[in-house]
Amino acid sequence: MPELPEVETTVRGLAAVLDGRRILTAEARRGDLRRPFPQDLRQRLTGARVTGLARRAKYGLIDTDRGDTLIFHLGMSGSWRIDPKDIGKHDHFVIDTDEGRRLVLNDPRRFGSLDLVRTDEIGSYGPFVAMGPEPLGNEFSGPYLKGALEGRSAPIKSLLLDQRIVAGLGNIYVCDALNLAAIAPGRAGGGLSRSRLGLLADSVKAVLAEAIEAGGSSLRNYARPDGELGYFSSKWRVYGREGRPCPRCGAPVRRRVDGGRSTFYCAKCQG
DNA sequence: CTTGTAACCTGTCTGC
DNA sequence: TGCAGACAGGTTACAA
Repeated sequence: MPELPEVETTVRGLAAVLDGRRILTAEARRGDLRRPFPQDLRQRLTGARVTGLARRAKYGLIDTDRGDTLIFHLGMSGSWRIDPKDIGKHDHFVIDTDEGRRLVLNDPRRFGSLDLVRTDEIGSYGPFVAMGPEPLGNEFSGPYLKGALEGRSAPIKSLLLDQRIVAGLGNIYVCDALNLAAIAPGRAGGGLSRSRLGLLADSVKAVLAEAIEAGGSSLRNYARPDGELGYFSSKWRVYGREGRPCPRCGAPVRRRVDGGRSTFYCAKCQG
């Protein structure tokens, strides 16, 4: 379930094993995921030392001492595993380190991606070009949202999912943030008041921070016992909780499908 | 430009 | 037990 908190937890887990290590081998077990892998992936990674890891929106970034950055996206079903017992058919990329640790990228649905770009050209990496601010950063705020949503008639839910407006939110945390802020998912973004948008920005930050905290505190080295990174049990407010009580008012949580995507909300306090 | 829909691909779960 | 159908966290191309 990779949204921003899951990617953050994954990156921290990878860092524990990879940061400062030399890559002995980097093997792609197929030629592509959503996009083709770089053809010189193995050559550019073999023997390189990892100098740092970071996250941008839902992308993980792995810098090397050769001036390259390996950029991964987990799509809908991707995950990294540490030292798995064996390699399965959905294990697409394998890194072995100089400490004898093995990292494996698994992605059954193959909606993920793996790219390698020059670190000093990271800003021109396609997906990053038009990307909006980080939701946990200072730039993302009520006033920012007011400006970004000016004149927009689309539902606030779909605007929050637009990575050009704010980068890193997905279906789960958008549903939860709208519930915490008591805003109806279908409200036109441009029609929300300054104070509502301030509350919304704070709510987005709160649900993300809480999920990252849950990911960090519930897992040793951010990995499950089987070595899978980034997947943890977080207590979602409304997502996946149809029929259960709304945490604000106790009314049953409802599910609605728009555009083939589930929206969970409380009809009473998000009316 | 904005908005909404379909498609990408595989696995899992539910109900008959 | 088998099988059809619904559903899944993201992104992007395309139509209107």
